[in-house]
Order: sequence, then C-alpha cells, then structure tokens
Amino acid sequence: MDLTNCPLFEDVSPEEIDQILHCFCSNTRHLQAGELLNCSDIVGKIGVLLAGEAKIIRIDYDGSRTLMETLTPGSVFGEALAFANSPLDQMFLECVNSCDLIFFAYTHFTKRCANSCEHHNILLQNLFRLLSKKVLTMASRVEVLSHRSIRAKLLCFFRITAAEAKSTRFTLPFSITALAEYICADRSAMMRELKAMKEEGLLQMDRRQVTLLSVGEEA
Amino acid sequence: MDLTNCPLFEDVSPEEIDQILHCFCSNTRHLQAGELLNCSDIVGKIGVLLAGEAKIIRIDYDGSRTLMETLTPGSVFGEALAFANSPLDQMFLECVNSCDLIFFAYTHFTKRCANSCEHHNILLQNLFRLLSKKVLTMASRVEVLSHRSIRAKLLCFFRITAAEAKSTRFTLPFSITALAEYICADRSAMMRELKAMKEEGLLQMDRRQVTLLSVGEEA
DNA sequence: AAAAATCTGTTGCAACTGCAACAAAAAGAA
DNA sequence: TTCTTTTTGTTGCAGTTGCAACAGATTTTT
Repeated sequence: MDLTNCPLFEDVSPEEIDQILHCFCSNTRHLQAGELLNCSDIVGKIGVLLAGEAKIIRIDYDGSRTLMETLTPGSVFGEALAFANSPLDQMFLECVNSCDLIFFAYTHFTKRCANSCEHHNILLQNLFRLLSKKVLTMASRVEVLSHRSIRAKLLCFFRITAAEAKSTRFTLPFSITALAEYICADRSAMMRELKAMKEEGLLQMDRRQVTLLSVGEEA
Repeated sequence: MDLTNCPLFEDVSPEEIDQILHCFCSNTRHLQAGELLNCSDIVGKIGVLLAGEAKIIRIDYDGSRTLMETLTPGSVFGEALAFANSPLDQMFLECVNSCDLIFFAYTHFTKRCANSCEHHNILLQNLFRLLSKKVLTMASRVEVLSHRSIRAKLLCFFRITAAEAKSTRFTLPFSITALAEYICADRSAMMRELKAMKEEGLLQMDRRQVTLLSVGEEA
C-alpha cells in the first residue's frame, strides 16, 4: 500500500498522494497467486502493482505464451504503457503470487483537472518519463526480435545486457526458460544453440551467469 | 519548411513557432536522395522531416537491413521516440529522395525554460502524445515479431492492419519487399508462404490489396 | 524430510526458413 | 519510347528451428 516509491508518484508528497487518490477515481483489487486478469477488462486505466509479483503475458490462438514484462511492487502498467490496441483479449496479467493492485482512469493524468492542482503537472512529467523508458525498452525488444536466427537474437540480447551492465560478465535478469519466451524461440532449440555457442567459445555460462567472450564478430 | 502541420507543434501558432525556433537552438540540414545519416550523430536531438521522404533503418554486422519506420513530411524522430540506446551506430536515416530536416535539442522540451513560456507546456503535451502513439506502434511490432513462424507473423500483421482499417479488405502500407523487412523474414520465404496461404484460401491478394478470408482460426 | 512442481538439459525427426540464383513485371528515368 | 532500376514471383537445397518426449537437478510446498 505504499505509492511513495512508485515512479509514477515521484516527487509527490504522501499528503498529495492521498489527495490524488480522492481526486482520481481509483479502485483497488486483490488477486490470488496464479490468477489471470484479462487486459481488455482494464481498458482506459493505469494500474500500479502495490504488492506481490506479476507478469504481463500474451497467450494467443494456438496457446503459445509470450512474456511481455515482469512487474514488481511499484511497477506501472496499462495499455498505453504496454500493449497494442488490437488484440487486448490476448493480453493477461498473471499473478506469480498474491497481488494487490490499484487502478486509475487514464484521463485523469492527461487532462488538467478543474482546480488545476500543481501535482497534475508533476504526474504528467512522471508519466512522460515512464513512457520514454518504455519506448527504449520496447526498442531493445524489437531489436532483439528483429534478428532472424536464435543465435543472432541471443547475441543481440547478451550485448544489450552487457552494455547495460557495463561488463561482458552479467547475470540474466530472468530464468533461462523465460529467456526463451523473451526471444520468442523454442526453449529446447535455444538450449541447443547455447550449447553450440559455448562449444565454439563465444561465451561461458554457468546457470544465469553469462560471460561474453568474443564480442563483435559476425551475427 | 512548414512546421504548423507537424504533430509536435499542434496547437502552437505560427508566431509562437517562430519564437520557439529562436529560443531552442535548432539547425536545419539538407540531404540528397539515398544519403545515409548515422543516428549516433544526432544523439540528444529531436528531428523533424520538413520535406522529402525517408526511412529509419537498422543495418547490422552481417549487413541485413531492418525497416524501423517510414518518415513523411512532419514526422518526428529521435532516439527517445525511436531507437534503443545501445547500438545507435547501426541505426540510419536513409533518404528516399531529397530531404530537408530540422533538429532541436531534446532538453528544451523536457526542461522548463527560464521565462517559463506557456507553449513549453503545450510542446510537452504534444511530445507526450507522440510518445504514447509510439509505444502503441512498437507494441504492435513486438506483437508481430513475437510469433515464431512467417505465417503467424503475417496473419498477426494482417489482423492488426485489418482492425485499423475496420475491414478485412485493406491495402498494405508499404511494398511487399518492405513487408518482408518489417516482419524480419526472408523475402522469398515470405512469398512462398503467401502463395501457400492464398492456395489454402486464407486470403486473397492482388498486389498490395489484401482480403482476409477466414479470420480467427489457428495461427 | 518427503512429495510435488519447476526448471534445466538432451535428442531424433519433420517441417520451415534462409540463401542463392533466376525470370518476369512494373515503375522511373532518359 | 526505350533503357534502367526496382519490385515481384519462383525454385532447389542445406541448415536451422520447432515439436515431442524424456531425465536429472532445483526449488517449493506440504
């Protein structure tokens, strides 16, 4: 129940947050571990994960799952910040464990309120910052996915991660199984490719610890 | 040379635009048809295409090209609105024909100026709207690319396009060759798949005119 | 501590995809 | 109109990938 360390409310005092919760028609929900929330049910809203851990995933016609993002307490989500407009019914919020959520109507952020409170400007700026970050995150994802082979996707992802870590040695931000979902490839095929890459001396890997060895060769 | 119909300057009068051009340190450039502009040369800037036609593409190590977006007069581009932070040197603006461009420092938009002019707020809101749109565009792209097979990618793209057109009959927004670049697949392999899909009665296609026939089956 | 559920690692095989190399059609330029 | 360039359409072939089906290692739950 702590919104003070949510990036959406950065630079907003706890008193103002209380004020906002009244001003904006917000509502909270509690979901059980494993429960799914269809994103078409939260159109026009911005959600914040207050407690627990959740994922945004896509499950399409043939049942294949794609991990869109992982949410931790304070994470902000919603269609403008996350998913396409078209097949919202394929998007789900999946609770890893027991979760508390709060929702706000999107329009409260973009439109000035009648009393033109000062914190509206701050909120707008915060939302702006979140959006910029989101664009960069998605651009990275597109970059990874735009490669044609599993190997090229992996190398691209590893290079980006290494650049963020400012080191050729880094820890994967999620499990190997989730990595396969992230690069949208078959897990076993990815394992096979990872093995080959290790044997060719491109990288070392001990569980989630990765060390890139020869960076910058062919893709 | 007309910024009035650029979405970045929506709701800003021509007089104010003139003022802004002075206030913001802007500079213009002219590029020839076919000329490439490396995006690492325009870090921290927001560009607007004033005249001509251009593309944002990525060319990576092995020389394969990926179409990131197409720019028409009034289009706004720049790293926050377009491409990832990491390998900027792989990103290029490619002029289809002779182009005029104008660049602004990014910070002018996000930071309030000393005289806190009113139009700064409007610009911020405009940039916000552009960002939201960009997130949605990229989410669509991720959605398309997250499918594993060429067929699934095509169907996903066609469904999204059909949804936008509110009809199962629509015209491709770019050439078939560009479509292959968009879905990050080999062109000939894509042609082969399109042919198979036509034969299976999934769709009709006359050049860029597409008609989806059986929507909602398996992917 | 034992049992259940995940995650990691492997393999054979069929199917799909990328590559290379053409030919024909269409669009632009001279 | 003719020439040139770009786009579209095809095919064989080799290599990669997805699928299915396991087995062992970890982690979580009971």
